[in-house]
Amino acid sequence: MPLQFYNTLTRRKESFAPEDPERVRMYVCGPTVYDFAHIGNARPVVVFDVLFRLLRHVYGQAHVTYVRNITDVDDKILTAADEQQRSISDITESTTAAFHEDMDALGALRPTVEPRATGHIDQMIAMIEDLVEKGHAYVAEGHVLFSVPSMHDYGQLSRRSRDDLVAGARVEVAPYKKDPADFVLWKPSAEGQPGWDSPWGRGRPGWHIECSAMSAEHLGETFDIHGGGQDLVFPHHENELAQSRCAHGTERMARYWLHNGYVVVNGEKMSKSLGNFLTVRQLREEGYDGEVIRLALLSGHYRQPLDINREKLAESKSQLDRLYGALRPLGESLPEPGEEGTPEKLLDALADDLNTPLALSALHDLAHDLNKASDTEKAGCAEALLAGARLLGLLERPPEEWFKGGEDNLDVAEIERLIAERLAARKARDFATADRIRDDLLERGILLEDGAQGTSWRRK
RNA sequence: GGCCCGGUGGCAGAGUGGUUAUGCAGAGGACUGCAAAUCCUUGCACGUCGGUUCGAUUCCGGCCCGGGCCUCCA
Repeated sequence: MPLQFYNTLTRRKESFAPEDPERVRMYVCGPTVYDFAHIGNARPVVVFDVLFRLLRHVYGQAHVTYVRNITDVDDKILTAADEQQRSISDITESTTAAFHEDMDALGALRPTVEPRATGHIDQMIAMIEDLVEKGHAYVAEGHVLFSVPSMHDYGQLSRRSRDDLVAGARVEVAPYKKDPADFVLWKPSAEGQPGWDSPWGRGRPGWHIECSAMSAEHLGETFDIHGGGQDLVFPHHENELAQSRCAHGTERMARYWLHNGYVVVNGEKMSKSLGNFLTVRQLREEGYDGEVIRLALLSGHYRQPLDINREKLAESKSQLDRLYGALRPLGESLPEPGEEGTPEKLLDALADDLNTPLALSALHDLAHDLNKASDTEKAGCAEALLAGARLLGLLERPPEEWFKGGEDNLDVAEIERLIAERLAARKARDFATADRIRDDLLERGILLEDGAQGTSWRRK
């Protein structure tokens, strides 16, 4: 089954072929750990999680290496530490833990390798030395800068020439730059700032070099897929690519560059600086299940802008109710989906540039089939539904848990006692009492459903 | 100024040179003591003006509108 993805480098959809099908390699830019992840940050995590699952399905679990870094050295972390009067390690460690919790809640698999910037300072220094030796970087006032004019085809990815950059009004030219487009590889650290000894004095790395160093360390000089949010195309990925190619003397850094679109709020990009963001943590605390957030994030195509709001989350919740509802009648006898059972329609949708909305519609079709299926057909239908959902990272818990899980002031024994009471009333044809019990429960968030096998309940 | 995305029914959101997306919401029906869930039926679309074509929501061009990037960003 051929995979094809839209490649930012060529601005075309291209069929995907890994350099080595035994070892498919993907790098995705991870979080800078200074604050909770907002849903804009969560989008690439979920999108590339689906890609990871798809690649593992196609090439085999053992043949895909997914690297996603943790940026734990950055000036924003310094600022946060100052503001909150906390140590840097305290901030990076607690933020990393919170990130893991939140992304686990979204059903994202952990990457194969999750390298930290602070663990790769030596590799960064070595790479910078290499760039200086090769004439692609120079030292000035304790800084090391990448020389943009030293690279003839700089700007390939973002389609921006060095001249465009220099013409741009927002380029701030530090006095030590030889060329306005040059960017920092290493900068000096003041007393009290984190720093590492280097040939250029005590300092810390610039923003882009860490990804170049970590991807080379864990994936090699060239690899298959490099992913991230659209806002990383320039300058981050452009500069990463420049560093890596110049240091290694390669034609390509990654062969396929994939970028997800923004999460927007009322049509505007969600961002820290605009202050219009919702954190995953916040939504979870409001009672939105991580799976609901995940489905919402997959409800649009990954390259399109996606508006996430409470209406969309409510709709995602009802979609999940429907999907889990189709599985519910199978009770304990849910089949264990195998790799072969993955429905073709869903696989085709994902294979075509990760068309998750189309894949979700396939899921709904399967749920519909399951709802209509005879008892003998049910197992097969359920298996297909579960196998498809697994590829999207959905429907991974027992349906009863989906419907009955959650916290509130009613315990299960109490609910079941009231249901028994109502059953007795119904048997006595005392429908007034029966309906009163049902209404009372509904007011407390418990919805009763009378089926052929008796009454079942769920939390709304 | 340069570069780049979008505009689909009440809402969300795929897709296609001719024919059902899908989900939510709406209408009617089946089932039910009544509901809920489910099933059946059903209405409602492609910003605008041109061009190409037997035929354009789809391809091309202009225009209008919205958004993004141009060294904080996922």
